[in-house]
Amino acid sequence: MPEARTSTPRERYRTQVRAEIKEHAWEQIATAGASALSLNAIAKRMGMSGPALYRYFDGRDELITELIRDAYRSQADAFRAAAGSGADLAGLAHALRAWALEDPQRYFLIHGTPVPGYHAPGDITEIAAETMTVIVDACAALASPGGTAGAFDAHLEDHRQWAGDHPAPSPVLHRALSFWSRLHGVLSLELAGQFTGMGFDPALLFEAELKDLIGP
Amino acid sequence: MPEARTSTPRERYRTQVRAEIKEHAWEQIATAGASALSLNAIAKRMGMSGPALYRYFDGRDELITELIRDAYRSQADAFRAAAGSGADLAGLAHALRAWALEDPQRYFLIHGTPVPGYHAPGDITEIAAETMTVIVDACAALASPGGTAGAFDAHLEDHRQWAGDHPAPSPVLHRALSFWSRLHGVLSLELAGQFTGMGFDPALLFEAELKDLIGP
DNA sequence: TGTACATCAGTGAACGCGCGTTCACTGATGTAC
DNA sequence: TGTACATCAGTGAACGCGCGTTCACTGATGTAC
Repeated sequence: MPEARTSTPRERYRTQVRAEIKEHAWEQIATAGASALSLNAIAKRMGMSGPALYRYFDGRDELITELIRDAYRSQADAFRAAAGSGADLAGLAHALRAWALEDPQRYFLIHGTPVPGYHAPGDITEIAAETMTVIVDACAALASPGGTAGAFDAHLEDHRQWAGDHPAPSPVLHRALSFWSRLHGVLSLELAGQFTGMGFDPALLFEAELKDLIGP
Repeated sequence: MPEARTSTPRERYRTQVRAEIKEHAWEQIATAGASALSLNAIAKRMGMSGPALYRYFDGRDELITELIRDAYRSQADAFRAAAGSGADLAGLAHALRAWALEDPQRYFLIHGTPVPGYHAPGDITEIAAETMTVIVDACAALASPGGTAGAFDAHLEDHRQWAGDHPAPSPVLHRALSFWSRLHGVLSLELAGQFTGMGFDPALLFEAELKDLIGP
């Protein structure tokens, strides 16, 4: 008898079913949006009765929170993986776009229309902050932006705690915020299909934004 | 007896009640998001029974579509008003931000997470296109961007129908798309409260993005 | 001006639906001796 | 290895709820003569 078994068969089964529930949840979100997510519908698709899911999640809210957590984790992993294999800012940007296109509704779940009144648990905020740190690091590795330091750079000098007291000078933090907000702008419009009727290739606009952002 | 009365008392009453219904709908959207919009809840708040609303709207879907239409119209009006009083690109940007801050959920209703499967009626798309034209016009009035014309400009040369065959050269169209996507990026993040925990002033980031966008 | 009729706003009851969630239960799986 | 017990996954019935929507109706407002 092994003394400290890390996982009993029952535990393994539990985590597997939990994962299966989440998968069906993502499917449902992709199909009808997050607001239409329903425990009963998931159960039905899995061939189970509704109440069975309560063995695995406290309720709908816990499931959604868990999905949000997973989405943030997945994004952070994508960034870390890119950065870990030596990607520069452009590499991070492409990793982000690839990750977003993988599942647009997952992107919107964490970066889209906020549900008024919802506040993410603290650990989720931490994961998001980690992601930001990867970006700041990549910005710091870049040649520091030339040009005149504007009013916002001075303002950021006094508001740098969000970057986890990163030692980078404030123009670097500025660039990180710009990076994120610009890519989010072009990406979220693409994912929302706002360019669909316009005819041009969104990938090229993304590339143009990226090029302009990284600079001369 | 006036021959062609443009509006009978009953018609006036009808349009007034319709407007009142919409107002309550916006309130509800601001409070709980668009997906939680409910005819019965609106009726209750107005002191009416649920079915009464069917005198004014065919159903929930028609009401939502109408709200979307109104949102687009309101945005177009804000842009036109700014352009009409001689605003340049920066003026348009500030008009956009002011309009968005007026009612963040209204902004998200038309620029936020799309509902999979929903397609706006044609007249709505037209209003959106009008808005884009105002932006392109303002971009055309600006000194044409220096620098090298990138791959995207060349691509746009072949995909300019979305701008209503605007005579502006493709770098101008490019700038219009950039304008919209950059401002949407920074604005949507601000409205979603993503900067709230970060401490800095989103208005200054918006200003910095705008300055960088309009150029040297 | 007064009466007869048509229009239309709004009601209340009712429909079926799907939701989240609880509860007492059955039956299978795993554990202890 | 076999038996007794505990654990736990899953079921089915039931709860109350709010939803969109329909329908036949009442009563007020406006119109025609």
